[in-house]
Amino acid sequence: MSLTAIMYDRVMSRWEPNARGRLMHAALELYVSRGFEQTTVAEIAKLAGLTERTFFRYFADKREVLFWGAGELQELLVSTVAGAPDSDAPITVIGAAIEAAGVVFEERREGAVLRQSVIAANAELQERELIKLAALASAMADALRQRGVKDPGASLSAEAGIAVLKIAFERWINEASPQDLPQLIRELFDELKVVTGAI
Amino acid sequence: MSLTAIMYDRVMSRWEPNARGRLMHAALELYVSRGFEQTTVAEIAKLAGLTERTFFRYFADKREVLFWGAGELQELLVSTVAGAPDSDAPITVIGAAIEAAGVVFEERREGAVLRQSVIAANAELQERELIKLAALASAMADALRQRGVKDPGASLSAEAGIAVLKIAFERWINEASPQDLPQLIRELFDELKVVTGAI
DNA sequence: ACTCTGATGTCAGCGAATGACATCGCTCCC
DNA sequence: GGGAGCGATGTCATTCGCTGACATCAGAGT
Repeated sequence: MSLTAIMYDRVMSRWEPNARGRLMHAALELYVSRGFEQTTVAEIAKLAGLTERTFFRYFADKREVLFWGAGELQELLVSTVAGAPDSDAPITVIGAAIEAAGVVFEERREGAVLRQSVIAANAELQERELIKLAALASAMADALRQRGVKDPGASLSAEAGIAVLKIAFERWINEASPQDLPQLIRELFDELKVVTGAI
Repeated sequence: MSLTAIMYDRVMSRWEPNARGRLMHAALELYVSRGFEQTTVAEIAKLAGLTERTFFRYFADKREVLFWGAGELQELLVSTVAGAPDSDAPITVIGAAIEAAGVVFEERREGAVLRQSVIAANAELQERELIKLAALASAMADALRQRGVKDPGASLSAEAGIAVLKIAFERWINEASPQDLPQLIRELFDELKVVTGAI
C-alpha cells in the first residue's frame, strides 16, 4: 500500500463522506424497523442521500449490504490458521481460528444481535449467510492444505469448525444471560470430541 | 389418505398430465443447455406448454424447481434417525441416516451429476442448496432430540453428518472413476473421528 | 344440461438489477 | 488560476423475477 494510495483514500473520503457506510447504516436501520422485504433499495438510497444506482455500485445486491464484514472475518480465520504452530493438530488450529472469530463477535455483541434479528426473519438473508459461512470453511480448508494437511481431513476439520461456530453463535445470540462466546466455542469443540467418539 | 383422495389424484393427473414434472424437465433441460441465468421462466413455461404464471404456482421461485426432491430426502433422514436402535450412539444414528441418503444418490448418479453441474455454475443455486442442507441438519437434530439426545450434542452430530455428506457428495461427483458413495461416507465418518482426536 | 371446483390463462404492476451515457467535484498540471 | 483528466454519482431505459386480481376452461357429480 503506497503513500499515495493512502492519501488517495483520504481525499476520496473527504469528497465522498463514507457513502458505503451511510448505505450500510441506512439499510440496517430500515431492515430493523420495517423488515427486509418491506424495504426498497430506493428507500435505503434516499435515506443515505444517494440514488438506487449508487447503492448497486457499492453492493452487489440488496442482501450484501448486511454482509460487508465477511471479508475481514475470513482474513482473520485464514491468518490465524496460517500462523498457528506447526506442531498443532488440524482441529486445534481450526479451534484457535474459530475462537479468534468468537473474540471479535464478543466485542461487538450489540450489533451482532441486531443484525442477526434481521437475518433470522428472512430466508434469503439466511441463504446469504450460509454461503458466506461455506466460503469461510473453504478458505480455512485451503489454509490447512497450505500447511500440508491432506484433503479429507482439511475439509472435514474446517467444516466441523464452522458447524461449531454456527451452533455457538446461535446460542450466544439467543440466550438471555449472554455466555462468553469464545468459551462457548471451546466447550462445543470439546463436546464435538465426545460426540464423535473421543472421550 | 382416503380412497377418494387417491382417485382424485388420478383424475387430476388425467386432466393435467404432470404439469409439475413437465416444468421440472423443461427447466433442467434449459438450465443445462443455456445456463441458469440465461434462462427465463417464460421460456421454461413455454417449453412445458404452460404459462409463466403457472410455473410460479408450482414452484416458489426459479431456483426451487431444481430442489423438489429435498422433501423426500428429509423424510428419509428423519425416519432413519427415528428408526435406529435405541442403543446406538447419536453419531452412529446420524451415520446410518447419511449413508441411507448416499444409497439413494448412488442409484441416481446420472441425474445427480447433471443437476450438480448446473448448481456448481451459479451462486444463487448454491445458496439454495446450502439452506436445504441446513434444513436437513435441523430436521435430523430435531429427530435426535426426539430420541432424548441433549442439545449441544444433537445439533453437533447433525451438523457433522451434513458436513460429511457435503464433502462426500462433492468428491463422488467430481471423481473420474466414481467411488461407492455410501462407502465414501463411511470412510469420512471414520476420518472425522480421527480428525477430532478419537483414534 | 347444470353447477361446482380446481387448474390454467390473462393482465397489470412492483421492485431488483444492469447497461449506457451524462454530469459533477476534485486534483493536478501548466 | 483555468482547463484537463478522473473517479464518483446521477439519469434514463430496460429486462426479468414475482405477485395479486380476475377471467376462463375442463372435467366430476348431480
